[in-house]
Amino acid sequence: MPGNERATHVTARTPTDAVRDIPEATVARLPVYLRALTALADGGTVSCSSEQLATAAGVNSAKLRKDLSYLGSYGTRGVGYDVEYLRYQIAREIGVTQDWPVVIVGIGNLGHALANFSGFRSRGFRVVALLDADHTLHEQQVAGIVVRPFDDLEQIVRENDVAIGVISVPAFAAQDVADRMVSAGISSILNFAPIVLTVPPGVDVRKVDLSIELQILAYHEQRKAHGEPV
Amino acid sequence: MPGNERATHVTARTPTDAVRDIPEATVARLPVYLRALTALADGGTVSCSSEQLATAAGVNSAKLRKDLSYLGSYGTRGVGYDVEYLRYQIAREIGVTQDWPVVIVGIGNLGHALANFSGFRSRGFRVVALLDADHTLHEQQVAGIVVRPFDDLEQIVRENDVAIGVISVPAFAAQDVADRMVSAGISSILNFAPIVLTVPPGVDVRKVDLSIELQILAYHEQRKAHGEPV
DNA sequence: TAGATTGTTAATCGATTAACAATC
DNA sequence: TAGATTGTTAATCGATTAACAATC
Repeated sequence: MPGNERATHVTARTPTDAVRDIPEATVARLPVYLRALTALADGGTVSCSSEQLATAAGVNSAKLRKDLSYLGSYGTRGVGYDVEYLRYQIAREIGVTQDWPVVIVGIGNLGHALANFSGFRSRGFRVVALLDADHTLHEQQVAGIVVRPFDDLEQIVRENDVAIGVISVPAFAAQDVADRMVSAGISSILNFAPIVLTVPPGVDVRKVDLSIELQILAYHEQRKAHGEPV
Repeated sequence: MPGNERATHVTARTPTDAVRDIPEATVARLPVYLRALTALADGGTVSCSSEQLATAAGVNSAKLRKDLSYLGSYGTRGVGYDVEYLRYQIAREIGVTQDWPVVIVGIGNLGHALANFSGFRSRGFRVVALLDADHTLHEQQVAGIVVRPFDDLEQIVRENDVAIGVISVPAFAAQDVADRMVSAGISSILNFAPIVLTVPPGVDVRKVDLSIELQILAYHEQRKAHGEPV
């Protein structure tokens, strides 16, 4: 973002900490590779070259090999990569081989869509609760899950060991929700509200902002109309 | 985020083309500045320093001033920026002072949420049509707009001069929708389907991918659990 | 062995940041 | 004039890419 210019990750490490440091740009592409490998595996492909995988992921092969080199040497020179083996190694590196309980706060149109989103479950993310401050929504079922009061947040985080929260409330309410999430123990937030959230160090925020994406497209579209198109 | 590692913009320019070239990372932040300026203006602030604006936008002031310098000199040394004037200059640069007709294809849960999204209208984006291949949805109204058959795409694009399309169909249908959009004359696509789209040169695609955002958060969350948190 | 393809190096490119001269 | 703050420079940092030695 760019793209990622999206989130700040200030994570100090002790000198003895042996965890490899993977560049942020690479981290953002690993899920893309994972998806491409899953598609290849589903299509019956057992082995692939960096060129094949790069094409499927929409990047060039030099970048792909450089990215994979941060994880280790999981390929075979002259041969390529075992699809299933590489898929597992990337999944393990990202952390999606484990279960990630998630809460969604704000069950409006977007919250509905998120709750019904099938990509959650298939990637190790499990929606443990849907919360909304509007009591007229409580007891209603969305995607098979009962909507509960926002005030249940702390209890739910504690009981389910929730680390990731999704914010889909209106902009004016988002900072309050973030504050409550952080004090409840959540340390990763996916924010759909069009506002800059302030969080303490150690808490990661990523934002998804429809309006910004459209404006970036508009900027380039405007240029096409004036300058010479490609 | 990153960045904005998200979209590729291959736009060749002739040497005589006087259009300033703004770095992609800067383009991605202009909408954030625009929003911050609108918030300041709404709060009654008439003038602000780069430090103030940077804080509101969640960046540091050096970056902000560098970004603004690509647009021109719209501040006053020793004084700061006129909020309304700078707001207008950025809006003009992005292109949101003009009207952008948009079509949304795929009126499921997400399409519903997008159609109802208030940030569209307020930023110069006007939803001219909601399309879906499922005929049981046709004639239904969503956000006050009647859902029409996907086959009406070409006619709608032609009649409304649509340049921007939003794809919120399932992954398996997304490439077909993109192909139809491109051949109908759309040259900017915002894609919510979890798939890598292939488009001809000159067409911009930006993707919004919930599953990838969550996986990036999971990666960092996993690290916090092992290494030393900040 | 010959052909293929990885993993790594080094060059290039673009983005960020601090510092400060320009100037209100 | 003195203080404040922009716009720009230059250094640094991180990401991308091409090329190729390593090696299957």
